[in-house]
Amino acid sequence: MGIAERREREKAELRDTILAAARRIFLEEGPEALTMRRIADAIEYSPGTIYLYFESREQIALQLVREGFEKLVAALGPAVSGVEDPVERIRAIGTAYTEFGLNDPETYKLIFMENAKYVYAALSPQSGDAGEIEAGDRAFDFIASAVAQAVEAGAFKPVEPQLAAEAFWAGLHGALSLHITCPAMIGDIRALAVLVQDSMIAGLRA
Amino acid sequence: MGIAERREREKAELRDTILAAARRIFLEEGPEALTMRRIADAIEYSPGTIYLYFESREQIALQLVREGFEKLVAALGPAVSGVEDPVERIRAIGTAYTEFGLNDPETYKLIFMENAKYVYAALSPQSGDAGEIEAGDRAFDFIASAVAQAVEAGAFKPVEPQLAAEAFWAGLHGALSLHITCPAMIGDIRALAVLVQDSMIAGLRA
DNA sequence: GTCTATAAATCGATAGAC
DNA sequence: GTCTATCGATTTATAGAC
Repeated sequence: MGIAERREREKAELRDTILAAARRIFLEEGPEALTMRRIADAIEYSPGTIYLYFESREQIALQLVREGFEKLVAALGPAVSGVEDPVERIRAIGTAYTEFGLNDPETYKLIFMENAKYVYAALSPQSGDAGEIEAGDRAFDFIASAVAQAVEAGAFKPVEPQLAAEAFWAGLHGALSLHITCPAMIGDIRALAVLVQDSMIAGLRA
Repeated sequence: MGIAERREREKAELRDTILAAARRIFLEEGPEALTMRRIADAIEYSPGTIYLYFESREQIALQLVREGFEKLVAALGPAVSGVEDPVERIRAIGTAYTEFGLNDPETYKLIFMENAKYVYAALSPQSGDAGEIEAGDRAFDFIASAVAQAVEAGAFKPVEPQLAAEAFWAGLHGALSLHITCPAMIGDIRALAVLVQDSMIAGLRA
């Protein structure tokens, strides 16, 4: 039955080609540029053909969001491996998070700053298979578990770990997102991220 | 010469009517809903008429941004009046900032989270009369001067005041913007904002 | 599976009548 | 000063030929 499989493979290939083009268009030209016609031009197929592989433009955008969260998880994973001290883990995660946002600002924008448009639509009440949330939770767990360890080890005051993790995340996200939307507002973004994270760590020390 | 003045007044009135409708549409239905036709329907004039009062849709959006920054300044001003202790001033500003974002999330979104589209276009290199930046600077000066005072008074470590002010701002903005784009990601937004600000203050204490 | 052609809608902005 | 009418371009999505 090799023929059916080849066909499957070829079908998956065009799907991937579509996604690759969509990714490139979004990252290079922004969210508004992501139109079916634009994608069709890029892959040299007709607009109608895309509808054989994706239900709608929304589904393509959603898939890009999923990929974005996976990229973030992939960037955070190596950062924590081998770092035992919980506070140093928090620092390592923070640095990796900031570098992810600086190295790939468009992906960062896609997953954390366009939510109202793409992600949130996918989180409609009944949608049970919101894959991007799962990866989002995994990313958040990196920081949440490190904070929990810091509290348990007595390195941090007895704060609520979930809330403290949100606070770290908010601080780093604030610095990154201000830098991304309007670089002129911020001086040295890396110095800012370091100060945010170091002052918060110092403030939470036991 | 009362006739010319009445005409001026009437002309200004329709201009205000247009802006009011634009404001309502943007705040209630989001940035994409702000179209000339949509405004025209709301004020019961034809689309063409709007062009007698505004050069383009962009100019209308820009005016809304200016108003937004003015609202923020107006919300921060009363918060600091009468608070002498610099650290308490920082706290008061932070609380007022957070409450502004929670009470008027759409305005907050307009001025700090849609920058790429509206504000930043107005900040083109040569544009000298970018009125919204001036109000933006005034808002930032509230926190920047309070931090500078805290450093001078010896309440804070000798950090760079500009950078530390950016850090406070980033922390609060991060909490607010995550809450606004995706409330599900955040538990208790007020508790989060308080923890962000208190832990940063604690970390910067001399 | 892919294309052409098109429907049906919406947009910003303008021309010209009144 | 306002309107009607429209240009010209855009969009998502679909129908039907091949």
